[in-house]
Amino acid sequence: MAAATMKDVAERAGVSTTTVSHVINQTRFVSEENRSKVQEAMKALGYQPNAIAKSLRQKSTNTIGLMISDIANPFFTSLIRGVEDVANAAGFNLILCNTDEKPEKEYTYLDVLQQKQVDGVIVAPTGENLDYFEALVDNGFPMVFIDRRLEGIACPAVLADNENGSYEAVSHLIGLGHRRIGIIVGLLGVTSTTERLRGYQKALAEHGLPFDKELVLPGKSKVESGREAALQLLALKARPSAIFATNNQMTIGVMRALHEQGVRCPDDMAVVGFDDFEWASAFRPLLTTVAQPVYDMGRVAAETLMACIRNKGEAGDKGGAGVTGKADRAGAKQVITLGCTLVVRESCGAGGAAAATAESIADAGEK
Amino acid sequence: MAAATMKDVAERAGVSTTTVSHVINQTRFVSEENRSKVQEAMKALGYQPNAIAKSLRQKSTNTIGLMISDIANPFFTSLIRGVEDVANAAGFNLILCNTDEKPEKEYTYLDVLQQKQVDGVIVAPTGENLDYFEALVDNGFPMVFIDRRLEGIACPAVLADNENGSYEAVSHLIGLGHRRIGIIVGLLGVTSTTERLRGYQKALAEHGLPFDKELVLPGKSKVESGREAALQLLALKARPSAIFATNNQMTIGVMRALHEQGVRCPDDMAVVGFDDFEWASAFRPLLTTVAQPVYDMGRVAAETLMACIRNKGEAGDKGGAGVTGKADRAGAKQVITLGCTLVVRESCGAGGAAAATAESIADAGEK
DNA sequence: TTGTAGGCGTTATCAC
DNA sequence: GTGATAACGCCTACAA
Repeated sequence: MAAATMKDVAERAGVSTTTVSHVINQTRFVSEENRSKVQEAMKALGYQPNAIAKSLRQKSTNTIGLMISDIANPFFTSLIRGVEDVANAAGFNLILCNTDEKPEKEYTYLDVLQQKQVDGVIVAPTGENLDYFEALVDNGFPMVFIDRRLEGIACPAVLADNENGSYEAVSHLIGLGHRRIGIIVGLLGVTSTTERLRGYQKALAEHGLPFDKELVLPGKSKVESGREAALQLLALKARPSAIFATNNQMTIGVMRALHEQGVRCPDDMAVVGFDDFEWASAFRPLLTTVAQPVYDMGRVAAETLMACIRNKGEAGDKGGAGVTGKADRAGAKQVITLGCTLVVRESCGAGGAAAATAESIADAGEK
Repeated sequence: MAAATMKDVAERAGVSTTTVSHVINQTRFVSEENRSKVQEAMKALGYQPNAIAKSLRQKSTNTIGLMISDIANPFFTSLIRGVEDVANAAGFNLILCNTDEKPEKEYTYLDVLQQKQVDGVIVAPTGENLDYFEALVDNGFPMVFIDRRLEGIACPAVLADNENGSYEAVSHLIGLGHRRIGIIVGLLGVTSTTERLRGYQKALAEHGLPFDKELVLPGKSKVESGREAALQLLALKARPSAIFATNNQMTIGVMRALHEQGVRCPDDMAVVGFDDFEWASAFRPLLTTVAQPVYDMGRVAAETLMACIRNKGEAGDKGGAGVTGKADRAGAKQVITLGCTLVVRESCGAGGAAAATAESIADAGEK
């Protein structure tokens, strides 16, 4: 009992497949009589339209790809949720891809997604495969970067305001009297890492504090690397009085290290983390964090992508709109930055109540 | 510059599309000369096979659907990762669907996935839509339940050993001297909830403790409902000395409630949670939890589904294997249960070192 | 108001 | 060893 096709429905209803198609898509008038006959036939046969055949014909799949490093990182979950909610509302589905920060996996997935004819892609790029991305953009393939971007690629990007978030966090620590602040940075070569480090430097400079290389430790954005980096900071002769961990995983690593070494937080060591979580407000020490607007980042990225896809469709209909094409590409350079929020809790010690929130969802801004 | 097709490649290489197809799929011998001509042409044109056309012809998309309640729940992230790793290794992609525990969303997604001709589906069912699921199974559509199952539907299910995990947790508390143990249960009507409650009752019964309805609070598997339930338990005249929260979100809610009420854990109240997390070992109180083998659950579910899909393909080839069909359906009743691990930390007080781990990944067992 | 027929890009069946 | 050619299930001119 192979699945019923439009032909089956047409036969049973005594009309042509054309009519059936028009009933389904409401794309031209069909007499009341025929329409109900078709609907009955569909019900009787349990007819489900074949989206694959439709896609082949229409050259659009109503499916988008989402490429992130690792879904197991809680940072991405709300983000994905934001993407999915918007996509779903627009009738699109999501194909999920984990790159694990590996350029080869990224490359392969890009290939697969192309072959599966997805209508567009949202990517947190690894930093490599520049040529591939460039080629896609040049071909007018709808794509949006998220969380990070690739320098020199004219493609919309939805980012957190990493520099400012970092700046606020460090300024907060300085305001509490900290003078030696260790920072554990994430994967090198990725824009978010660079920006967070820049915010740290800016805060120091603005308050006339020296930049000490000894206090900047490289992490790999993983729990264990955060732990190791924290241990190194603790081993310093001139130990810092505060640690700024620039992602959630590394923050966990830092807390483990403190725990192992019997260093109390905030009494002996202040800590600020990047990324906020539900548990941060339920367990001790209550963590001060830079909260990224993750859900919104996903939402906005998806909305942007939907817009790109729609534009492309229209451009295609209108035929040789070469100028429109260029305009699109110019507009595509947009970088949308969403503000972070410093959530002050007790892990830095001092007055946890005076919430120095820096709530400021920045408007979309061209760069 | 529309994407190059096989026809373009064939023309450029001076061969037929048949030959091109065979070169790509290595499905019959092609002379060295022609093969290299084809490969050159493909490279020159940047040819990417169109998977949609292929799918239409072959009636298989190498895509599976994954329907869970909410990707933003950290419980699911490792699970998804397990599914994706296996699927990807087998050349399959994943379409992600959030049902939010809403039967209507579940229904709609099932429709969409059918239409997109996915080769199979992994579902954490809401508990409704029984008829739909039954029809799918009867049609031989490859499907695997995960986390929960639907009674009476002959479909493989990959579950955690909820009852035993719960039993171990409660026994542990009893062993520490607790006599009144509150339990906050999750969504009603879902098998995992029932099983966890059963484990609680079993532990009480085995130790000769009374079952007091007052101590069983309904939660809705969300943070806030966990908080409210905990507040109710705290307000009881005969306050329990321990709380067992039967999922991760509700555990967070419980900790918040304790915090608000100034109740210290473990000193004034012992807590055990279901689901383990990285942060559970880094923040205070270090939480005692029942760890589910989430990654493995995803992995095994995906492997099971891949097997179903393969079987179906073979059955189809062999033609009218009516008997095989029945055998498959009988085998499909398999329930695979993976053991949970009690991770003892300090949140119950007492000797945190004596790790009463109940590590026991149960073998696949027919039910 | 409805129907006919061609084609989307592949693969599978023949035949040479 | 290789190539025509007919599907796969749907949409959409074009025709009536």
